[in-house]
Amino acid sequence: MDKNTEKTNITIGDVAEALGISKTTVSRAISGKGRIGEATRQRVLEYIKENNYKPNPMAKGLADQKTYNICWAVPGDYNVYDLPFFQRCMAGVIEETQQTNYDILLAQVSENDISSLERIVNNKKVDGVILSRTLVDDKSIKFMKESGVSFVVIGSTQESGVIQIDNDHITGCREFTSKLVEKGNKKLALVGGQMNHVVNITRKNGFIEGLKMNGITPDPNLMFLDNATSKEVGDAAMKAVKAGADCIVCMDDRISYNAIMRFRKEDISIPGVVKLASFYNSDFLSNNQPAITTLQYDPKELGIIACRTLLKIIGGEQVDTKINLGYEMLMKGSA
Amino acid sequence: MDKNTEKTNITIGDVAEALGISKTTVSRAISGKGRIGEATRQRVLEYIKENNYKPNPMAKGLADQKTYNICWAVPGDYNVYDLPFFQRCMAGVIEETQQTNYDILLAQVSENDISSLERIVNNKKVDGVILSRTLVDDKSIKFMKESGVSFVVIGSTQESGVIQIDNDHITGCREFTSKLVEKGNKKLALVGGQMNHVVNITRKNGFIEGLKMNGITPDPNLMFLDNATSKEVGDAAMKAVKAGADCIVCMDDRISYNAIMRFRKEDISIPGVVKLASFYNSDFLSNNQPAITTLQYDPKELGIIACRTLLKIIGGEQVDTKINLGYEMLMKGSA
DNA sequence: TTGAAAGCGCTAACAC
DNA sequence: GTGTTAGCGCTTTCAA
Repeated sequence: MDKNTEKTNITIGDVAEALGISKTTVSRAISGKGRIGEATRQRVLEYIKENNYKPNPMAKGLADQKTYNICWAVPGDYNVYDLPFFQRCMAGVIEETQQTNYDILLAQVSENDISSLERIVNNKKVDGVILSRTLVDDKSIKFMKESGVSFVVIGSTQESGVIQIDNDHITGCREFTSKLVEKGNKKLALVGGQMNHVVNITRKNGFIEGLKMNGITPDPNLMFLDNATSKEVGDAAMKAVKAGADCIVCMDDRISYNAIMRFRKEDISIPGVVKLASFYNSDFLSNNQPAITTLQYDPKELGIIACRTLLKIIGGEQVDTKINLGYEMLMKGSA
Repeated sequence: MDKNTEKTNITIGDVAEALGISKTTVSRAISGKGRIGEATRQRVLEYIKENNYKPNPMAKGLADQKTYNICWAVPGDYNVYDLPFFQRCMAGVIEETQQTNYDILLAQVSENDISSLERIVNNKKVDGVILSRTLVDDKSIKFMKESGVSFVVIGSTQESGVIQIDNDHITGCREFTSKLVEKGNKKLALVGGQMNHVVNITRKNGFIEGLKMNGITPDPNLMFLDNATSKEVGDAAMKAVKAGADCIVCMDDRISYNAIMRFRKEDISIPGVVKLASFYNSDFLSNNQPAITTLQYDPKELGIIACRTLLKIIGGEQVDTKINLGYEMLMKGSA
């Protein structure tokens, strides 16, 4: 067929007509379902290849009652949404969907605005949802549970019956803290972000457990939590130094970054004046001077596993409620 | 109706039956198209509100021959894809789609792998595409032109007939460079990223024009281009210093960051030993010490305008081929 | 092994 | 102003 007369949208009807067979047969050849003669099936497959047939997802979706889309819900909060962590997670989700028929629809959810998610789910644009983080008293989770649409969360939650993919933060933070104590740090301070994030609560608990394991009584005056802005983080880091901390544990990459920047400004040397370690680190800190001692997690893997798990659920498979991924301790120059 | 007996999927057919009218009438009440009695329309609207009717996008899409999705194509290259720039752009696109019926489907394109984009477009999952950056000899653009599917690009391209949303980099970089010269810098060096990015070529040209405007002959020995890794950038920055540059102009935030980190390592003070300015800056540099003098663009606005423009095209409106957005010069302590 | 026909939920001529 | 009907492209009984 001439390029210029080529139909842009050839349907199974066209294929059927051209081959003098029925639409049903064409459908069977394509889907592989139902019985069909090998010869016929080859003829169809060949024809659709040559004539560049592409299935119409709307029609298939309508017939199947499926969208072949999943939703990736990213945080919309100004101080979170462009963290490398979420980008890496997303890259994992993208990579995983590539192996399947599924594509990814984007939603943006903040603590108090989940309208974007609601719209996508209510409009039945997706077969399932991945929530990229969990909050305390999480509206997105509540909404998803009510919706009846399949979903998984990256992170942990108290809500019952929610499929969770998370790293083992409690164990990781406990052991990491313990290790820092073993290395001779006596007064460990903790500087953290917003406590409405479940992960931050877990990290705090892991930190406390790590201290106790080593016979150290956690000192509330050395724990600076719930810091939202970079100024708050910087101030908290300064207070920790003034309180005599010999090592500051930062809850994540943003906290570390803000603390480091503030110390630079105030001419406080790491690890000279105070040591510094992080409960998570991203590339943009990895070529810091000195290198940051960190407890490392693989965000991309989270995305991959979350996506794979969600697709299993959609496919009707049974999955574990809680999937735990590992971590790695990287001891560098900073602590 | 009792909560527990509530149908999860009520259709216009159900509504029609319940109200003793035809599906057409229900459709008209919902869409607002066609003539319909005010009383009837109110009845329908009220009923669907109470019974929580949600349209099925597959069915509507099939009938309309539309998907009500657009594709946001993000870079897949390891050293680019988590730059804050693209996140901010994406936030703009999300914000803009919120006002419409459209949702966003994700694709990831690298210089040599556009399979994700191809799949989404070939499978007709979207009505249009936004390419988030442009390359020299861009496969995505070529593919999109051939596909016949509507698309816009963020950035500029030589390809004919492509709708481009971009900042006026050439003017911006020229004036910014000129300003740096006026401030007394005599030997300006340029350190840049990969030259297969159109924007980097433009910035280089703007830099050169800015020098010429001030009677300075551009010195090839002070231009360090095509640096891919952070090490290459760092090395380039060091060479610039050794070559006697008094001010280093970095092509973007990643370059600036890498250069700053390297200087810190080598104990080269900014602006003491060498000054530093950036052709783009993101938040993660904004609380650097000293603050970075920069030519600023608004990525979110790019996303918003790109999305709005694409939707106009999809809606059959005529739009300008080239849409230019502005910039801002922020003179800070670093240069 | 293959086909006819109904149906997924919605839209849009075309009647009345 | 409202209803009838056909149709969007695909899947899936049910027959043959």
